[in-house]
Amino acid sequence: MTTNKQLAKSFAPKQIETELYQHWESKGYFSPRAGGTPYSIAIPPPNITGTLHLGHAFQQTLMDTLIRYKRMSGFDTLWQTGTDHAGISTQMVVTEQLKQEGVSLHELGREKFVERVWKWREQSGGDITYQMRRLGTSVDWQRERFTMDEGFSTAVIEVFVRLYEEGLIYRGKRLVNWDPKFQTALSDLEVLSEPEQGNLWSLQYPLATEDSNEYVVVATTRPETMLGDTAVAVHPDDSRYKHLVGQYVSLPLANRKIPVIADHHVDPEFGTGCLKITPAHDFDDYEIGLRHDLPAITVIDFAGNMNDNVPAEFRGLDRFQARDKVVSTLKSLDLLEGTESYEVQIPRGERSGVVVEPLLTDQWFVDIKKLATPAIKAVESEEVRFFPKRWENVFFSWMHDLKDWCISRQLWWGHRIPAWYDPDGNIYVGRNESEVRNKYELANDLDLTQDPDVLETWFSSALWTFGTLGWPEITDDFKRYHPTDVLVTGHDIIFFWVARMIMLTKHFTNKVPFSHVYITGLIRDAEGQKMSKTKGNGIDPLDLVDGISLDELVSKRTSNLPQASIAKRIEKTTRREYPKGIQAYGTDALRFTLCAMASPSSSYNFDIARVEGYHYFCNKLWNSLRYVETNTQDWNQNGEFTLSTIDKWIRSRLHRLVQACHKHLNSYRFDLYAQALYEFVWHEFCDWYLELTKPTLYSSSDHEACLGVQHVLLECSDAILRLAHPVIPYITESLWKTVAEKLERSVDTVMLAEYPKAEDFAVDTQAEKCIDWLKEVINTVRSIRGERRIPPQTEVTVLLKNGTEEDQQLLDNFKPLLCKMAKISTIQWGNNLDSTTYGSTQIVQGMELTVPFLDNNEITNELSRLAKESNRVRLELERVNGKLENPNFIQRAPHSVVEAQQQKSRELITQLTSLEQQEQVVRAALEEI
RNA sequence: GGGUGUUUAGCUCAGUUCGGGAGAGCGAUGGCCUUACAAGCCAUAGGUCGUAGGUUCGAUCCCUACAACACCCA
Repeated sequence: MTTNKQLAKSFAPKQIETELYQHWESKGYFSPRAGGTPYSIAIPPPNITGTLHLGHAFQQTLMDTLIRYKRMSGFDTLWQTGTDHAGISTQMVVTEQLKQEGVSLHELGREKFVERVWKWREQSGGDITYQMRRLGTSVDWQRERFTMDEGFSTAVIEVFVRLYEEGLIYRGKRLVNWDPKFQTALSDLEVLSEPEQGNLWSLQYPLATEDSNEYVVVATTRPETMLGDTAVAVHPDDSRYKHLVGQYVSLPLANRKIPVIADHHVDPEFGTGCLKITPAHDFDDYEIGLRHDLPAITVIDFAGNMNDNVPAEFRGLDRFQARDKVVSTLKSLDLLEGTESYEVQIPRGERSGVVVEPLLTDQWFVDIKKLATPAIKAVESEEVRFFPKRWENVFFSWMHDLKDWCISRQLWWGHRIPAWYDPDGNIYVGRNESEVRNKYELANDLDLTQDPDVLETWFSSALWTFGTLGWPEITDDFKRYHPTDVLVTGHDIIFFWVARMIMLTKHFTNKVPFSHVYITGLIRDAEGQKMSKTKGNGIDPLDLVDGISLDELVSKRTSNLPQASIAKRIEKTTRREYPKGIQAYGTDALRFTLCAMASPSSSYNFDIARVEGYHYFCNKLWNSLRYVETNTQDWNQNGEFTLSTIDKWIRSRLHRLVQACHKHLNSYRFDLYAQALYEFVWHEFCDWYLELTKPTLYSSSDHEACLGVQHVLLECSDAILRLAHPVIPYITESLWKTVAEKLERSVDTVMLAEYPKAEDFAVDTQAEKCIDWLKEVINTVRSIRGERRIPPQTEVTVLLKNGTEEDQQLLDNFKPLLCKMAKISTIQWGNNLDSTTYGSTQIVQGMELTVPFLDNNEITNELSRLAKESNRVRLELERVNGKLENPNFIQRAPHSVVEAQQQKSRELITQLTSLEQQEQVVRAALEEI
């Protein structure tokens, strides 16, 4: 005998969440469990310097929903978790910390610095995992990996060495995005271009021909780079300049002669149609330079200062000072033709915020084109499928226009490039120094120094799905869980991550990394703005879970801003948008919201009112279980029972719900899954079934019927909780315990209970028809009551005319329910009912349903209602008849459609006739008064 | 400049391989503390489905053009 723990009056998420999660984790429920078909997901590893934002919570909720669903469906599930070492961000954070302590990077030295980063990681790595635990993510913590871990690093080095041996990695001097603050190359992803206000200067370059006063005018937004110009280009078909091609101009300030060349890249419409070419400091110019074999003169150094290739007076100036000086000098020489204000796309380092400089440097590259073909094929053949499918196009468009991939970074934190140089600069690549010496048969006393650079973070994360499973060893885990089943991520990293994963995984394992890619949309704020730290409109998912006061929210959003000036604006909008701060809605409400948002759309505006709504939904669910709990106290598992029509009905509806859940989860329609649950729980189970059980449970003497209801109540509750568990794990777990106890379930947790199958619940179309009838009759009475403002406590009489035998049977069957649900005192049945009884009449299921007037005032109101109603019906009838009178429609439309319209027409005619009759009757009544 | 997506009720969004005249939640309004739930119950109102054409018996849905917004690439 168990003591009866009564459920609390309302749902209090905070109390249950932490406790339940700890229980699950300590019991090892998140780990794979040997049996069953493998199903695996590798989490996109969050960056260790960050905290999870709403987008992470979104993706993780969807992954968790899938994993929990599959786990309950008997799959052997592995959700691989871990974090990414995030080279540049981490180095930045730790460098900043050291700076606060007054220690410079170079004083400390590389080795000590790396030690320091590891130490920092140990301390701060917990933020993300804490957030994940609060969100209920059922990842296998025992297998948590970090991209810098020894095992994973082995995979990274292995991949580098093999690619090098295959000739797919090379070292070369190329133009790359250079961050002058961190002094490293950056990937395209780490560079953000935003329009900024700048100037477009027009410069005169005199022709170098003697005795000529002719000059060309070039337009530029970056005049300081003119010191590195090596040509002026015009369009080959541009008649204005044809005669100049092949001649030379004299480059002012630098006093060099540079050629005028013709290239199709030049847009004759832009500016004067003359383009200055600086191959060493512009990507387009670099390409042009290669085509025309131009020299590339670097004039800016790693720190962003002018170097020794420029005239003495410019040397050592920073880029922007040099710009001013170039402009003023040219002006004084009368070579500045004009200055106009101009909006320019300025590329800035994502982390540093400084303007990125294209620079020629020695870097390591992957010859990526050779890896692309199998990856493209994998998607074409649907070995990898995108959901929604349209994202394939984004993938293809990038894959068909690939540039070699710069993988080296001038940082200390990251996987160090396994390449060594001898004093002559020869390169030796191998897994470690001794392997290099053996492999290349180098003398033991030959001095070797390792390349100081590290690999970019995307290079290592591209190996995530197989590197975490023990590769390069072919482990049992690798064989069992790879390829993974689905990758859930945002569309912003299709190029940078998804595509590279497919390429490298395919190359090294001959398998794809995942069969499906589910691309989520982007969550924006309520106004449709992208959430970002600088806009101060981001939301910490835990603030929605635990709540936060307005003041705390403001201070959270306005601290650590790059520009203090925007703080005021952020404070203002925050105070307007969240006047009371954010309430504690609990994890389940947040998760349900995120799930319900996940339609195939590419962006969603976050509306906190939805979280509140789904929080109420959780409470509704909670209370429905309280009802079930209190009304099944005396339930006896072994008693004989009978099922009524309502019991059969809800089981039939449940059948359809189970079907829908499976369908939607398997097609990644999380929104429809959430909607189906919501609709069923609230509007079928609570609104109808629970209400319909009350007469039986409260006042029936039919013991077997009572037992039947109790049986179905428990059965439905059990099924609902299991169906909803993947999305709202906490509330379902705590409620399920009370149900499971009664049902004497052998498993300890709903997470490991079997996911319902549709065939567990019989479809009963007859019962569905009956309950539809019942609901319609009730709704009709309620509607009449509502319109006539009849107070809920007032019971009414109902007259039913023109019913069939079937209707009569249904009425006999459901009379008590009908009376209870619609507050009816008596129901009169028959076709010979007193026709002088005045009341409002509506047609329901072919019957005439009348609620007599309670007093004379109602009659006038009724007359106007009838007029309105018959007008509406008349209009609709006209529409339908218009269709039916069209011979083309009768001839060409499918029979079923024509029949449906004919049926509709008949119904409308009946309705209209009845309405007109009523109008007469009511009019007569009015005269009698 | 090229590409993709979006435009449906006051707000946030659905609208399901094939076209048969539109739904939900929130909000609003009116009435109710009815013994699971006022975080609730009952009812009501609201839309020229961005604009203009075309295909069709019939278009929110298919086609074309345009507009606004968003994102990606250059």
